[in-house]
Amino acid sequence: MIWTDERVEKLKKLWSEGLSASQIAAQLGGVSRNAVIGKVHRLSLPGRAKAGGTTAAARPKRATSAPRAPNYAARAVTRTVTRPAGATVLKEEVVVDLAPEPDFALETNIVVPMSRRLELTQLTERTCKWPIGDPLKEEFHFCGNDSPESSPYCSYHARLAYQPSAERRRIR
DNA sequence: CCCTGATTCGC
DNA sequence: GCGAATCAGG
Repeated sequence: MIWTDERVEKLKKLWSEGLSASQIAAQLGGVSRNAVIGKVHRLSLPGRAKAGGTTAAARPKRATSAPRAPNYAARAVTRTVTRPAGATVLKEEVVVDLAPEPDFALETNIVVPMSRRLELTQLTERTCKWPIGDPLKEEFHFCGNDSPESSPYCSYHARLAYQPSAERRRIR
């Protein structure tokens, strides 16, 4: 692969924006992250603040937060409005509609994981590729959580993707 | 193990 | 000049 002026410019731009070498390599295409790093050196571009885990500088820190506390207020309101519908079946559906808000219980089996909000270029063989949001909008991202056994999805989204039959109803 | 950048050195 | 292999670190 040859470093055309165009590619070099893109490299400079992305590198200055703080993207990692692998991300830049993915975006340029046809080159490895090593190639990118090698080029960066040859160009004498400024390296990253601190070796190794420059991660902190380039990447906004995501909180390793515990599950959020349920928003009881919001849930209560919605219920009130819903009840008049009457049908037993409908009642269940509406409640679930509020999801993904854990159905009160910090100890439930049903846990909606917080997504890592990864960009397309950040996905690897072992990150969840479940898309979130409108692809045409800026906030579009992928779940990005760890996916077991190189599955395309994390355990949570794998369940949504490969629903057998019975579970399907409950969630909708 | 996954990722990151840094360096070396044969091509 | 290029980049895979390797090293070092989180």
